Amino acid sequence: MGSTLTIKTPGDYLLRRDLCSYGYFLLAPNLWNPGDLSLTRPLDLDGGLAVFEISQPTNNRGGPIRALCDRKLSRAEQYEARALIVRMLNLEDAGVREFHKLDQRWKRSGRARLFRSPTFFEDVIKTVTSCNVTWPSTMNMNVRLCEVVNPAFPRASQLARRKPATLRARCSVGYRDQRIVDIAKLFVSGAVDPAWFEDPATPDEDALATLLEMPGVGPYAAANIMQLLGRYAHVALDTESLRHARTVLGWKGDDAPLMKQLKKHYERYADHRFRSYWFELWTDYEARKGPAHTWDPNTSGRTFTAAQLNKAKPKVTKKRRISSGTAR
DNA sequence: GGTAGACCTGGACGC
DNA sequence: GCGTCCAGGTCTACC
Repeated sequence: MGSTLTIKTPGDYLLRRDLCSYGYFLLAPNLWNPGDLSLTRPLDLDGGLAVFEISQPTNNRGGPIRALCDRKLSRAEQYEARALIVRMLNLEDAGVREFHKLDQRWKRSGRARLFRSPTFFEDVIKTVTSCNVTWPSTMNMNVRLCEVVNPAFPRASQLARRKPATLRARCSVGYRDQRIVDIAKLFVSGAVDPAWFEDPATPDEDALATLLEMPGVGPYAAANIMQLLGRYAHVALDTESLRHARTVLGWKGDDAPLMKQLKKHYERYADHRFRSYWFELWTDYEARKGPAHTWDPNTSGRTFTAAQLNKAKPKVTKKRRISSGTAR
């Protein structure tokens, strides 16, 4: 019989809303089960692989999280697993109230928290696999990294000793092969220190500048990793942002001026601008595909391609002029 | 500082 | 079923 962890949540926390808030919940080794509103997720603990089923049995805001494990955990492993799950679910997000004060559009729904990975390293690699590629390919890369290297997601030490050609051939990561290995080596050598990035005392600008020095990390990827660190003052602008500007905000013009306009547009949300931007996109996705907690990772969760999204544009009304994008 | 082209994969589309 | 086109962000070379 396995161990069961019970994790207290903040009074506003709602698993089906707050876990299904960012596309990474659809990426391996996460497996969202829309039927019973639970997440199956293997974790790489000190004592070995452990598979968890994470749910919120009360299905109400503020209800405790239950994490059923497929094996008995030592006390140290329980502590370790708890910390990883808290990070994934963003349970320690201290900015929710401030965000709702700044952007009251999301106060009623309670949207504020963004799902992320149990480790900073996984967030970085997932971001690299999402660059210059369509969403289904990102999904495939993550599935294969887990199949080939580690079912609970590759550790930095594992990727650092892989040959780039192996990752390319077996994980379909393409030209990202060398970059992924190089990033992993930076983590292993200590040149990249996750604790430094996670430390709130580290200035945003320092964190951003250091991210931009990583191979394969440009302006979009760096801004995205920043939000995964809980630093929401930068908007990760990409082609989805342009589509959002044109189809939802109703703007016109060439790419470059639209990008500048977007950047300026979200300045009003100050330290929470990514959240405001993202929930506009996410609301649009849900208008197209239904609530995110109903998405199946094998069917509807794979359909976030530009071609698909351009097919069925939601009506732009004066009242509700928000959103579009890929499921990142 | 700005721009063009290469880098890969897989979905969409035309035949 | 096959071939071709295209989307996607980063990096490098060049002006």
